[in-house]
Amino acid sequence: MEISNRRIAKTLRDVAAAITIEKSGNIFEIRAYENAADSIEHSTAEIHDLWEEGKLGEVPGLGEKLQKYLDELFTKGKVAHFEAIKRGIPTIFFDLLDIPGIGPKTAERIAKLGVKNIKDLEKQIKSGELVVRKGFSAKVARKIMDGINESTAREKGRMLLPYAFYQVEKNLAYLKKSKDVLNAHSLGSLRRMVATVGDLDFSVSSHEPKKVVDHFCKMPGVKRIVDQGINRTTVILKTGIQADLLVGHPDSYGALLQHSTGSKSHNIKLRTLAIEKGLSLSEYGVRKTSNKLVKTKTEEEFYKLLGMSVPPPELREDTGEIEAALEHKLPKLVELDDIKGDLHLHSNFPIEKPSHAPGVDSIEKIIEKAEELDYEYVGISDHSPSFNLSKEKIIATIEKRTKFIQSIKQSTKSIRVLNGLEIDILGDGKLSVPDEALKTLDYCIAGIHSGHRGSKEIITKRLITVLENPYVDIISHPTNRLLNERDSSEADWDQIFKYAAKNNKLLEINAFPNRLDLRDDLVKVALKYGVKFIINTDAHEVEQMNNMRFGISVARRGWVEAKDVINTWDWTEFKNWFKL
DNA sequence: GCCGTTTTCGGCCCGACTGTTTTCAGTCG
Repeated sequence: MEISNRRIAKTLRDVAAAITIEKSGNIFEIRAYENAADSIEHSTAEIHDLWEEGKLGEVPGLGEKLQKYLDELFTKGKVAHFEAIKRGIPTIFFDLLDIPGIGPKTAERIAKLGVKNIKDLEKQIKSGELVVRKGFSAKVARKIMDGINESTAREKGRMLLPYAFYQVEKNLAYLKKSKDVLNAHSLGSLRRMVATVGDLDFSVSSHEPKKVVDHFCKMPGVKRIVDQGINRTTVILKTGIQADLLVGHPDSYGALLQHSTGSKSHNIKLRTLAIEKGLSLSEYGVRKTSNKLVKTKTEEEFYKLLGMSVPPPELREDTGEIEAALEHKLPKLVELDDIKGDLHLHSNFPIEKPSHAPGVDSIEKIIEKAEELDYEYVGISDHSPSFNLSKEKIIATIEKRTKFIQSIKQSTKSIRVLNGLEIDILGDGKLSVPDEALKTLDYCIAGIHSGHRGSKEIITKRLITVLENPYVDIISHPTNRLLNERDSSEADWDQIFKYAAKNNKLLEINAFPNRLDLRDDLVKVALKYGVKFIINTDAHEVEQMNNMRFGISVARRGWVEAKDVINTWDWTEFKNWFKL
């Protein structure tokens, strides 16, 4: 039985809450459940997949016992130990925990008042019954009502990273309009470039924190102020998104940047490490045993006090970056400036019965955009004709296109133009285009566009079979996930990575906003096998070629260096790889 | 319940805001 990470985390949080009100366990046992829930919720890998592969032990916070419980959860659908703890507690208690502002204690109190469900609770607050007849504080009731409204808005899921970027740019521009704002940043998961973003986090450096907080609260688009302190505030935007602001003194701004960037697990590990060195870390700086606070203007100063290099934000997930930073052995991650070309681009070239939607812009316009981006090479990879077209027609269509691109190649001097196609991988792992046509291409991208929900064995077989085709150079968006819409296909990734590395096949890191696929966690695994990557935008209009930065961020989160990414290579090396 | 170049036992990150608590509990990031 397959269960989402979110669902598993909720299950563990419910247990933690149940232990809390029953006073049977100690605070640290409760915290262990919560830590495990955090860890699972923030994992980019599916916990169910890791369990299948026997890798549960790699998840921080999952010890011997919790691993055993999850094993029971996945095989039987429930855990006897959990059921025993939760026995006798009404369902409403667990539903209430999902409302922001309500924890175990408040939930217990409300449950004891005989409230049946959330709808009933809303009714009782609106009618005043909860406050007047049951002696509940009016302010708390108001807070709960706000929480209920926001928890329904939150159901929609997390924002895609690029969308969050545009939101945040507007907010930062607004913040910087104030003369009291010396500097402003967006931090949290956005700075770590996680594929989806929950809340928006801002930090400001200022001598006038109170004024900055007031300024932020008056920002257009703020629907409600959740709380407002001297140097921090939390608001809800009209879009339902929560935005947090922390204001720090310029002298300790480095500590604030570090603190708000997280991740939580990175910070906890760092603070535990600091304790061993007799130091205590916070957003204000580094406190020594003498109780003297050392303020840090920059993140470099902050990490230096711990004897570490500064881990790039994308790595701060407590997955080995702290150890590497202590040994000053951090990778030199790939950067946007390293990119010299884009090979997955869809034009409006007319193809008879294309298998999927074509692009909107001409090949000429794509080349123009590639020049503007200062690329050395650019590849056009339209969708192939539908497989139900006759073999002759498919060959004829592709030959016609090849001839057209040849003529463009000859008239274009400023940049190398490559002739490619993105071809569907059929159910049996064969391609929808015959070899006679494939050999006229400079390169071939193969991608699964149907039957994503096939079994692990079938998907693996399809991918391995297509990799055996000598004409195939690249697998596009390998897991086929669509963020907030469709989970990754299941496959034996270790087997696929091993094969790709051995046979010089490239795996694509697709930069399209709702794909970001190959996923960061699998990129890291593939890298260990020596797989080479290509980062492509899959643009269907030229403006989308600007999404390259989001593909870069996936690679960086996967610890990838420029040498591992083919389209950072200069033309000579690049051409040799593709045997052009 | 987790975790380990000083530990397999004895620790477990740090700080802020709200409410009605006159010194702190509950919740959150």
